[in-house]
Amino acid sequence: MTYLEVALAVPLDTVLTYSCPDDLAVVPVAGEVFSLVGRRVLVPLGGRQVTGYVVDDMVETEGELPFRIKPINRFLDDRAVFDESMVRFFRWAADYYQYPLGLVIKAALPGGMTQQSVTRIVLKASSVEFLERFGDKVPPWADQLVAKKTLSARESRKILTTSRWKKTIAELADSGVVEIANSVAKDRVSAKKEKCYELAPLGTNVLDRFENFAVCAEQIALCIKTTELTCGMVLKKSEAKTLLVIGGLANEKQTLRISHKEVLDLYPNARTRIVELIDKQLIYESQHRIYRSPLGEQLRYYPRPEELTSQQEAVVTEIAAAIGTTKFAPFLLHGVTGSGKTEVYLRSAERTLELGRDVIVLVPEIALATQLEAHFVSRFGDNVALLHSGMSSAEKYDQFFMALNGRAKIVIGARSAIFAPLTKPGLIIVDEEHDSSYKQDDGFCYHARDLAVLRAKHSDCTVILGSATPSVTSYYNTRIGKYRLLEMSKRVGSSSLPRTALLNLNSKNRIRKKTIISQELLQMMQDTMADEKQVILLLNRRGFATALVCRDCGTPVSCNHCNISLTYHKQRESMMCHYCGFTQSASLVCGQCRSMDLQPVGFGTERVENELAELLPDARIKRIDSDIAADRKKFITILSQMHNGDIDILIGTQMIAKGHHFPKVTLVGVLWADGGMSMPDYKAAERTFQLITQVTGRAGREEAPGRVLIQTMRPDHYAIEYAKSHDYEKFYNHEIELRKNPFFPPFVRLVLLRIQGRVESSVRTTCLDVARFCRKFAADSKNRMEILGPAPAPLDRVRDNFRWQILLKSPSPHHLHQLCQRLRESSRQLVNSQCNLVIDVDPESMM
DNA sequence: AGCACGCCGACT
DNA sequence: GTCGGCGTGCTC
Repeated sequence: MTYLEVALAVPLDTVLTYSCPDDLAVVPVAGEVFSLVGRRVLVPLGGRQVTGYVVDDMVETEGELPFRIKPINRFLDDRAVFDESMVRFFRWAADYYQYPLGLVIKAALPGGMTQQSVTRIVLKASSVEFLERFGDKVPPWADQLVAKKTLSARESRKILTTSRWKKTIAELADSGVVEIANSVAKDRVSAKKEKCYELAPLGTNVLDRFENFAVCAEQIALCIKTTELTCGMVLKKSEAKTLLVIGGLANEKQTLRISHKEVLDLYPNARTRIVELIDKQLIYESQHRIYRSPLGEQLRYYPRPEELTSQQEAVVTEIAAAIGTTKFAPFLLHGVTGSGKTEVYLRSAERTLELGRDVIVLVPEIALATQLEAHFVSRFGDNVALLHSGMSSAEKYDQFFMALNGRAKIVIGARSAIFAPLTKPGLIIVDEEHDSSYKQDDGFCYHARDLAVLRAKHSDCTVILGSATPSVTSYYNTRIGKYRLLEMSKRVGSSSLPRTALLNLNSKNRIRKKTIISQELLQMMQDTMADEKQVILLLNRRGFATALVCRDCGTPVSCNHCNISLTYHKQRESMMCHYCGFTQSASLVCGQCRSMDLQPVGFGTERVENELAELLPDARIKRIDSDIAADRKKFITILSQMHNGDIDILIGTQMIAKGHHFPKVTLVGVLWADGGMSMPDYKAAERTFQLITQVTGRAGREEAPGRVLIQTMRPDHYAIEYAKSHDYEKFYNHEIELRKNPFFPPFVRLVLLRIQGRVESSVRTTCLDVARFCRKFAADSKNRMEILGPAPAPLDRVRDNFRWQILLKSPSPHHLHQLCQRLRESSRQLVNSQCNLVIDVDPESMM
């Protein structure tokens, strides 16, 4: 008997042991010894069935067990979906981020692969008989049950967990009026198969005598004759024609398998003939897996440059040497925008593939394929698997399996691609390593960049963290010798860094009141357009206005579900919550005092667009923000219009600072540089510096010199000053001093404990209890630890959930880890059942 | 997470 | 006296 250690896709802190009946443990190749680790299984848990992942297998269990071992129900795939080396990685991640192992694995696999038993209420008796049972007190769900005979899984669950009806249903079930049906839903995604045909020996025999596969009467007659001679069969004309078509395709493509679709494209009536040919054993039918292509939009082709700059050369040499040693080697590649980091990545990847190892490339989360992806596809073609959020789950599933099967050697994707099932990674690249989208901030709160370094360590491979504006923590790691620093300070080609000017954004510099565009900026835009060049304007707020405020009582219109004011979207005539998506039509009445005098306050991209249209009526203006990006087609259109020079001014949020560069842009305007700095967040300055530097790098990347105008209300702020002078080093030195008083990362580690729930009082009391628990732990264990809070989160209500939080700070990650462990052990008693506790290790945002 | 079991307050 | 609330503990 084989026993399996199974991590379940439920929030359990331990793995459970199941037995594997011998008839299920079938070895795919006879005599081969193989492990069951990495197999997905369906197992019984309590009264239901859930998905689990085998993390260990053993022949015996140790001694008497205090529980009865149940057998697994079945395997969910015919092969493992991760290998043993990944188990170590998953275990580490689960431990570090204080998250159940099974849920870590669930997050690492493509979505839609978690099966669970579900119950449905099914009507068995006639509607009349059913309704008779209630008299005049018919339950609200009865109508639907009568109409559909079966209630949805969600609806059924709702009813079965409502005690009022639990008994009713039980009685109905006892008398056979309804049935409580249990079933396991299939995976939502599956492999796509294609029907294929290939010539059987008989068919080959016939067609070997052909050199010309033209489908004409003569050839068909010849085919019939040949078949009769070689096999003693008489074919119909249509059958002979089909055979010729298949033979022709096989000959033309030099492949054995011809897809059903290809045959029908050439000969629409072949369908029934094929069946006859199979009967006559002239051809075979087979199912062949195909992989759905994620390349929705055509990617541009980038040729391989012959020459590298001397800086690129030096960096590539150093990385290639590290790759050659097949040892863990972490690098931070600090290269200014336009210094050619992409080519460094590509050369490093080439080197890795030469050594027979695989490559993982992480990119920030953006809906579209980026230029980096296009470069990799240009260079490595079919070796590349793509995983980004704009793909359907079916596409992601196929790309995942391409990596697992070894068909793809390179995986490029956002955050979750760090779990790509490549068997022998030799290089991991994290592009724009400072980007905050690498951090997941709910559920499994992992940081993909940090896991990248860890996975590299586990697989003895090289890791490159690349950025023009490295995170303070990563740069610090080069200073203390944890990472090796590689610098590229010169741009490729003749382009130099843009000239940058600051503009104090006070009212006297604005053209008129209630506008955000200064006279200087307007003048520069006009000059740029006169030169037939393009302008990018950055404002990190979408919508028209940040709020509508009542002029009579001063109350802003706020979200019904969150404690935040609604953003006014003029174009859609609606008010929208940017945290929960709640939308209402633009109300013209103050909810507080019924006044009709509402005034838009604050600027969003939409308002800038409106204003510009007035100021520059002849300019071709477009806007890109997540409102637009939601419409993929529109987004692609705007990007290509920008490339073609059909747009003069592009206004956007930070998404225009990422991934794309436009050769004809010579002016970048940052409309409100300090906009993000009012946040109660120790990283606010760092983020501001990064954003300004990134968008500044968009100006003048080809031969035309670029100009940047930064409008700000805080022109003396160091983040803005150093972004202006393109001086990362100075920014870092300033910032790192500030992180010492009060202590913040990298000098201490942080853990954010967030308690959320619908009942404010229970959230508050739970949070107080948790804080008390933490303080007691710190005192008892004499651990060096600072506990800040409890306090309401900066956003204290989101989606009808009240949020309170506690911030733990300590120079010792070990002590924080211990506390989290204790917290999790006692969380049942500590945390009120109406609340939940989120442990965010190394939080990226305090919101 | 889901589910059962079990202990207390508001009704027949 | 029961019904039904949800706090507590377990799931191989």
